[in-house]
Amino acid sequence: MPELPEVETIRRDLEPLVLGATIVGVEIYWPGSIARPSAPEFEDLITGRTILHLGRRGKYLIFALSGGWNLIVHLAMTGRLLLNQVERDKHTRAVFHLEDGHNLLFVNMRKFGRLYLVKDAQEVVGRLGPEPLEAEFTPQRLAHLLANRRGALKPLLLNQRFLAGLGNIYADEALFVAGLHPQRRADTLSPEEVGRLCGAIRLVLKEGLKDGGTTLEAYRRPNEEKGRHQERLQVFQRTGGPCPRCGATIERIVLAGRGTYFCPRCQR
DNA sequence: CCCGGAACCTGAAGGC
DNA sequence: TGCCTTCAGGTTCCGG
Repeated sequence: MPELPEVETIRRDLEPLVLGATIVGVEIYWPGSIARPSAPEFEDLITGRTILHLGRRGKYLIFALSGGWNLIVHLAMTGRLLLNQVERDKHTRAVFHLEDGHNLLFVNMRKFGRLYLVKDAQEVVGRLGPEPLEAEFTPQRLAHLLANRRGALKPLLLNQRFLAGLGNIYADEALFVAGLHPQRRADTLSPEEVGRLCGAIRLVLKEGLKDGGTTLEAYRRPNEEKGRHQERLQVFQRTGGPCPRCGATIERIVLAGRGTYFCPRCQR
């Protein structure tokens, strides 16, 4: 799914196009997409509201609406937000009609994505860890987060309460750039290694963002364009290929149920 | 609290 | 062709 760079790309694409637009109606084709309130209440409450701001926290998009409401969208693995002249297909779960005639489609093949309509956004995003691209995310902060964590690094990087925005792709890429083994016990990093990890996380997210995200399959920008970062991935889904740094063969293991790619020579 | 595994879904790809 | 298994970018819940 969209991880931080993909969600932020969507936010940047969408923001200038939907700011100030009023939602004049919504059609819900899969009510299970609505996390809260109930689908009928959702329809009722959102109709007539104007989009005042589009923000992001971790992998969540936050549409601030008039009247103090927030529409919060999580795309999960296969979610898309598409704008304009896009035909509804069998995976379209909801359509928002905007006053200017544009349609915003929520498309989600596997039905894991969710829409929330809440007054207080913190109800949904309040328990997330720090934003890795904000200035608050420093080696000191990361060292503090890692202290007393006895589990492996990789699953911890995927824990959104630990750090917001990393998913399977960028977690593996960050560990590769940092030269750290995904199974390395989190509380054993030296200060120098913590510094490398901090820099690596920020670097891979910025590079992904620069490329408009990574499209392996489902991810699309609001105009259906693909991302370009898949061409620059160093280890993710490159099993059997050469490590770009040392030439050793990239390996795949399963950690906490997730496919995990790394260079056995560079990552210790 | 911390951690790993199962569950939630649909579809594509590969083996037989 | 058809059936079966495996895998997929996420999150939450449950049990140890």
